[in-house]
This record gives sequence, C-alpha cells and structure tokens, in this order.
Amino acid sequence: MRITNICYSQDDGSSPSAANNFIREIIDGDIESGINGGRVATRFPPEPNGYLHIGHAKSIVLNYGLARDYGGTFNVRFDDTNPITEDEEYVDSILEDIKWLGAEFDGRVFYASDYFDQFYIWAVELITKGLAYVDDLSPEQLKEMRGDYNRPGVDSPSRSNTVERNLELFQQMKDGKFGDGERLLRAKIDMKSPNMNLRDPIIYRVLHRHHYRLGDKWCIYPMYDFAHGFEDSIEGITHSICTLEFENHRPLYDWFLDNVTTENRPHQYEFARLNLNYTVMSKRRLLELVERKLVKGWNDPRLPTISGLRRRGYTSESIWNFCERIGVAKRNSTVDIGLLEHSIRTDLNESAPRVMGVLEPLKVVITNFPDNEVIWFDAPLHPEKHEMGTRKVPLTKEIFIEKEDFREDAPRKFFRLKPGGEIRLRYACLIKCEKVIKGPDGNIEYLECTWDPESKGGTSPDGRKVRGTSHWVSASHGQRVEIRLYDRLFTVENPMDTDGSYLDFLNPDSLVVLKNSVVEPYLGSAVKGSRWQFERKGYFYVDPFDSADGNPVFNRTVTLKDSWARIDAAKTKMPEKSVVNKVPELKTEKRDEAVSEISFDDFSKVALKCARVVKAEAVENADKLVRFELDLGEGRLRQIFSGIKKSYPDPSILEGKSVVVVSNLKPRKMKFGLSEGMVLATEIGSEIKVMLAPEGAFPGADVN
RNA sequence: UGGGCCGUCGACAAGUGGCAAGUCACGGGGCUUUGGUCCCCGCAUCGAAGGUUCGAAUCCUUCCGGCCCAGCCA
Repeated sequence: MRITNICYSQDDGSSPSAANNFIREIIDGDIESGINGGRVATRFPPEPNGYLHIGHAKSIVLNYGLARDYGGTFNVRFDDTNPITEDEEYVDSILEDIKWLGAEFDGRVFYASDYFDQFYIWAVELITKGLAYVDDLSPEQLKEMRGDYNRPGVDSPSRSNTVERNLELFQQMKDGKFGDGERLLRAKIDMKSPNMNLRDPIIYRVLHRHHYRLGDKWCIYPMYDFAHGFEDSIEGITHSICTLEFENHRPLYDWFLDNVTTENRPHQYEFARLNLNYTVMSKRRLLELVERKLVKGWNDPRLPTISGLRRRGYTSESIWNFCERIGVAKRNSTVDIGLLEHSIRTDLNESAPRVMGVLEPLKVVITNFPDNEVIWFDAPLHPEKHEMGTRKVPLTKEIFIEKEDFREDAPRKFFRLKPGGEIRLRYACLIKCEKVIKGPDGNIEYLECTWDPESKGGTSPDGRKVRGTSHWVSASHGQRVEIRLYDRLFTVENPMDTDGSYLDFLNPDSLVVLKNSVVEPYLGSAVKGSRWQFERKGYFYVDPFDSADGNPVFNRTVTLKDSWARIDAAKTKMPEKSVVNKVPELKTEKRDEAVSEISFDDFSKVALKCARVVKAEAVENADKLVRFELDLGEGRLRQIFSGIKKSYPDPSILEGKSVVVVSNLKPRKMKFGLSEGMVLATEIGSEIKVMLAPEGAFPGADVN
C-alpha cells in the first residue's frame, strides 16, 4: 500500500487575505516590539455631512481588514465636531452603507460629540500648563499674523495672557458670553514654524449652533486637529489611519497627545486616497452634482457613492474585491474604472442567471412558422453551473431580435444577420433572412425570415457552420419593460484636471432610458434587487425603488466585454490599415491634385474640420515643433507639425482630444516630414493654446 | 520661493543590495449555441545623472517631476 501525503500550504494563493502593504508592515513591527501588548484597534471616522463613496469603502476595507486579520477591533466613529454641516440623515445612510459593505462593527458605533466633556477638561489642562490661550483676533488679523510660506507668523498680543485670565475667558466662552467668532482658544506652539499647522492652531471656536445630537448644550466646538487624536485615545485606537493630506497635521496630532494626560497613545498613519477616472470623488463635488440636480440624488447609479453603486447593481463582494486589489500605498494615483467593472463582472459571471432581453427590438416574422404555434424550449440558466437549473422559453411566429444584430450592408466580419444570411436563435433554431421590409421613409419595419424546423435546439442538422447566435424574445409572449443604460458620468478621464469647470465635461449619454425593451416571460416575476445577465448584453439589476410586482425596471450594471464593438469601432474609424509613422509619398501626391493651396484673401474656402489627436509628440532636434497624428475620419491618419512645443512640453496630454484643423491646405514638405494641414491655435499672452473641439466631436466633422 | 510627502509597464502595485510578483488594460492564438466565460502566449531594467559595491529599483549625492499646507472645514 502506498500512502501519498500531499501538504497544502496555508497560503496557497487562493485565500482572500489582503496583499501586504506598508501599514501591515508597521503593525507587524509594532507587534514584534510589543507595543500596545500586540493589540490592534482601528476605526473608520466619517463626518456625517455626506454620503459614503467608494473612496470611503477603500478606507473601511483597510481598517476593517486590519482589525479582522490581526484579531483586533474595528470602531465606527462619527467625527461630528462641526454642527454647521452635519445631519442625522447622513448618520443613517453611512451606517446603512457600512453594514451593506459587510464590515461588522458589532454595535461599536461612537460619536465624537459624546466626548465633548472630556475634550473640555483637556483643553483646561492645556491652558493650565500654559500651552493654550484665549485670543480675540478677527479672522483678518488672524490670517495676517499667521504669515505665509515665506514669512513667519507674529505672536498675538493675547499669547502672553496669564493662565488665570485664560481660564476665566475660556469659561466665559463656554458659558456663551461671547458671540460667534469673538473669542478663540489657541494652542501655544510656534508662530514661526515652517509647518503652518503649528502656528498656534485654533482649538475651540464659538459657534452658537444647534448640534444634531447634542442640541444647544454647547456653544463652543473643538477643531479636528485637537479632537481627533483624543477621540482615538479615548477609544483605545492603536493605529489611526487617514489620508495623505493629513501628513502635515501629524505633528499636531502628536503634540496634543503628548501634552495632556491620557491612557492610550495612538499613532497616525497616512495612505493615498482613491481616485477613479471618468468620475469625481470629493464630497463637495458629489454634493454639487446632487444639489444642482445633475444626477437624481445621492444614490444615482452613475455616482461612485456606495448607495449609487448598490442601486447600479454592484455587489458588496465586488467592491470589497476591488478595494483589495487596488492596494494601499502612499502614492497619489488614479485607478482605472475598468478595474471596478472587472470586479463586478467577475462576481456576476459566477452568480447571475442568464436570460434574454432585447434592448432595442427589431421585429422578425418567421414566414414558414405555423401561425399560432408555440414551441417551448428548455434553456439553462447558466452555461457552466448546471445546478442553477433551466427555464422555458417560447418561440412563436413573430419575435424580436436586437436591432444591431441585423445589418443590410454588413462588413466582412459581421457574423450576425444580414440579407440572405443565417443565424442561430439562442437555444431555439436557425433562421435565414429572406426579405427586408421597409416603410415609406426607408426605415426597416421588420424582417421576413424562414426557419429550419430540423434545427430545433439550435444545432445545425447537416453540420453547416453558423457563426452568429442572437438572443431573441417572442413578440406575443415577451414583456415590455423599462431598461436604464448607465455609462461613465464624464467624457474625460480626469474631469478635475481640465480647463474650465468639470461640469462642462458631463457625459450627456451617461443615462439612456429605453422604454420599448422586451424581455422573456420568465423575467416578468423578477424580484426587486435581483441580478441577471441578459445574454450578450450585460448584467442588469432590478431597481428596488421603481419596480413593481410583475413589472420590473432594469438598471444596467455593466456591459459584457464586447470584442466585436472594438473591432467595429476601429473599423468605422480607420477602415484600412492606418498610416501611422510615415505618410507615403505617393498617396500624398495624389492628394495634391485634389487639394489646392489657398490664400487668406480667400478665407471662405478654408475647410475647418474636427480631428482626433491619435498621437502628439515633441519633435527631437526642433525647438518649437510638435508632431501630430490626426484622425480626420478619412480612413488614414494625417501627420501635421505645429509650433506649439513651448506651451506643451508634454504634448501627449493632447492625445484623445479633438482639435480643429485647416484640412485643405497644400501639404508642406518640412525637414521632419510632410505636414498635411494646420492645427488651429491661439496666442494667449505668451502661451499658445491649441483650439479644442468639443470632446467626442466626430472626426472629420465640419466646423462652422 | 518655506515645510511635508511621493516618483517601478498604458492604469494600479509587489519588491527592503543578488538576476523586476500579481491584477486590469492591450496584442496574438485556442475553445465556444453569449463576438461572454475559460485556456495558452506576448507585454518594464525601475524619473535622470553621478557615486559606493563583485553585484543597486533597493545605499549615498545632485538634479528633474508630481501632490499637500497660509478654513474660526474635516
């Protein structure tokens, strides 16, 4: 007898534990040196003044993951020290989102506002130690005396007040003897510090405002820098993790903790916040989109908010997975939204049942199909997971297929239905297009097809090859539904990084509502919140708010990867092999005959066209020249040189943008090659700026 | 121009002096009743220049580039 002993290591790569990162290294070091007795306590400290977004999810996953993996604790703490912006509504939504994400806090929900009494005691301790003083500077004076990066600050006259006087004044602040802004409590640190945060920062301000939890109990409120470390200390937090912009605040965090009597000494560590392209992530921006009604609320599926993603159909697992794979580091970075989409596709590919839905219906009449017959086919709900079972799909004489699955003038690689062509109706049979029926306006009204009764189930009876398979729905049995197609909110990768307002780059097609879509009868009973794959079209989520029993409304979570769409798009843009690096002389000479040189007294003959910048690079050995490769929708790329180098040291930022080109100039031979036209630019002061056409302008479109 | 932080493939990101992980994207091929999934293959000398070393992405020096800080916001 032979015994085979196979040992699997604990970490075989399949375990979901998060990748290593610098914070884990710090914790490993702390545990090794016995700091905090090896205890790990983290927290997620949102301010209740907005909804959570996926950037917060990154923080939650980080903090919760640390506590989980090190056997520690995880707190949720509302950092509610500013009564002006905070609200109960946000507390509720934040808690809901954290729960939905699956970070268990087990009742460990805390509020900074519960610590105000203790904060007050510590403030008094600082005053008593001569480390804080009450000031009466106006905002203007305060700003002026703080100095700037190159100019040290100046001590306020109040800085030398006695401890007794400060104690008395602070008590009066608390007792409401002063109006808003009339007095401040300041830490006495160093007005000459190169770190502006240390120039006697404000600890308490007078604010006669109603706090959403405490009502009117207080009229003085602590500032973040003073409060945050204390909040951590009170809760026994060991590792206080925040984002990069707080790095300059860490000396302050430490200063407060070191100058007051506390039991626990937490430490602050900073990591890079999450940025995603084609969207905006700051609370201020999201709030603006919501308030200006550019989206339909905080949970609009186009928003990167947790509630928006949830309504879009994202699963918490996919968000969790995404947050783990993007990593944690100190480098500012922008993650490709494609990675988020990949996360949800991976999840839904596994779990979503497959069904058929026709987004934009085109009617097909199967002429040789018996008039009132209905054939029910069994169709599996998942191609790999048989255990998910099957459902029945009815085939009738009249059906709908997807409009884009038929083309009259089909390109060579178009495997779908075309006149005289044959395709398979998924799970059902083979049909052949016999006739295209058009209306008086020339639009296609419907298609007449014939079916091969021998092909039931979709197999070809004689082994003939049928490349295309289309999804379809019976016209008589299908159900008309509303489907919402979502796309990226902005047309540019970094909306915040553009000239002008980011709002100028909102994608007008970020939401497309389809009212005439048709789905197979099985979906009539789809329950709210369920997720489906419409074969070949994408993953869809039954909107929990707008759906009714028996009448689902579908939100498209994400499309399927579509390699045909890529081929097709590339084809219509550049039908033949694109000319990239060299412009063939021959071709150019032919062009010469067609395009005549013009002079400026004949300005009306100037042809201005939009062109998409495919490539833009500085020309080596030329002082001013930038070489463009431009798509004017001509099936080839044009090379144009432009003297704009000094204003565009890195011309590649223009790639993907649309510019305006004088297209009918005689090509000019230059030292570096042929220049076929002129890119319009304007001089602004000493800068030369290229004139940009609207994003997404069709290459070759005329400019008036 | 003061201080703090950061520069590894198109996008993220491991790597901590011994021959540059992984993921996404991209390209090529296979399979396929989803142009989906899946499978295979390809894809960087580490911001630059000097130096230390047998050996450097990792250490030193200088330079270049990016981000953050002058709220009684967090």
